[in-house]
Amino acid sequence: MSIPSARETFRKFLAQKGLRVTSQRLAIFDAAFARTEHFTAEQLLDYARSIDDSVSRATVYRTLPIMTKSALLREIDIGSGEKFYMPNSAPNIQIAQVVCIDCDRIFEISAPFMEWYGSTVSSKLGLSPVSQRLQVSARCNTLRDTGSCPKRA
Amino acid sequence: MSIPSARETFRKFLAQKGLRVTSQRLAIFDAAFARTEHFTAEQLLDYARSIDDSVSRATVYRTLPIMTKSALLREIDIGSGEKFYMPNSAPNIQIAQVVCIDCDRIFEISAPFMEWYGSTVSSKLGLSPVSQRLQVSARCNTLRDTGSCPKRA
DNA sequence: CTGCCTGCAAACTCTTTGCACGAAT
DNA sequence: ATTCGTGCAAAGAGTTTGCAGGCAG
Repeated sequence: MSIPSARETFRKFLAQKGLRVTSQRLAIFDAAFARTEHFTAEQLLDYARSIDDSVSRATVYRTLPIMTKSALLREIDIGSGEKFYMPNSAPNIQIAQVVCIDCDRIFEISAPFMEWYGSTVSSKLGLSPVSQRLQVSARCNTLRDTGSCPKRA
Repeated sequence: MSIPSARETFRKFLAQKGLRVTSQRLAIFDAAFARTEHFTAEQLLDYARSIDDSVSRATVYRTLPIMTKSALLREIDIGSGEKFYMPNSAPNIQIAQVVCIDCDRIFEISAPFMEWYGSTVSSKLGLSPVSQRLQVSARCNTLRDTGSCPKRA
């Protein structure tokens, strides 16, 4: 979960798939794993360039699917046009996303019941669940009551 | 729930909002409500043009938000770039989407517990849920076992 | 050396928007 | 008569891709 060992996971994943370990891929990886908040592809490009300024937008977009498929990154689509990403420290946990309409923040919260739900729903259709996500849009109670949002920066 | 009464709902909604009843809006409405499967904006344009060939893409895109806000249409975003729509026969029911990775179909299934889940998850963050969706990606059991998908056309 | 990876820029997809005309109220 | 709604085409945002050269294995 520390950066070195996750990076090692990434190297192994690349080797295993017959993919090459390049300085750009490593820079993108390091940039992503230095983040604690959600980020977009464009932001990741900025971060990665501050490590290795030869990184291009195309390579970021080509590397993102590699990282999401290896479960190193979690992809979050809140239907706003652009996708968000997040280092995946615990790949097996079921997580729900709560998007605050007031401050546009994305909160993630463990939702262990979701797995059962997905299985139940799928089996009624003769399907086996691969992944599931619960996405909630919500408003800030504090903002409603006091007129200001404590979560807002 | 038959087409005439839903259409009446649409007329009333337009009148109520001070929006004009135009032949294009009615054509788009009729086209949408003649469908039993999910459709995209582009498909809706085709359908609507077969009723009134003066309908433009722009008007479809301008009418869709009107219909989704009036709860006549349900919008479904499975993160595939384009959004899907569906006539909303029972606006108050909580529905989960199950997307089959094998045949790309979208199944919808009643998920009455979802509302409680959304509330539970939100309240932990001091938020009030506005809407929630549960989306499951799944694979077809029959395809896995027999090599062909019965749901596929 | 081989061929996967790269940056660049153009292309692509879906959706939104500015404009002047036309139709609903 | 107003003014909202329309079609057209261009613009926009985010992402993908073709190409020629570069670097990992």
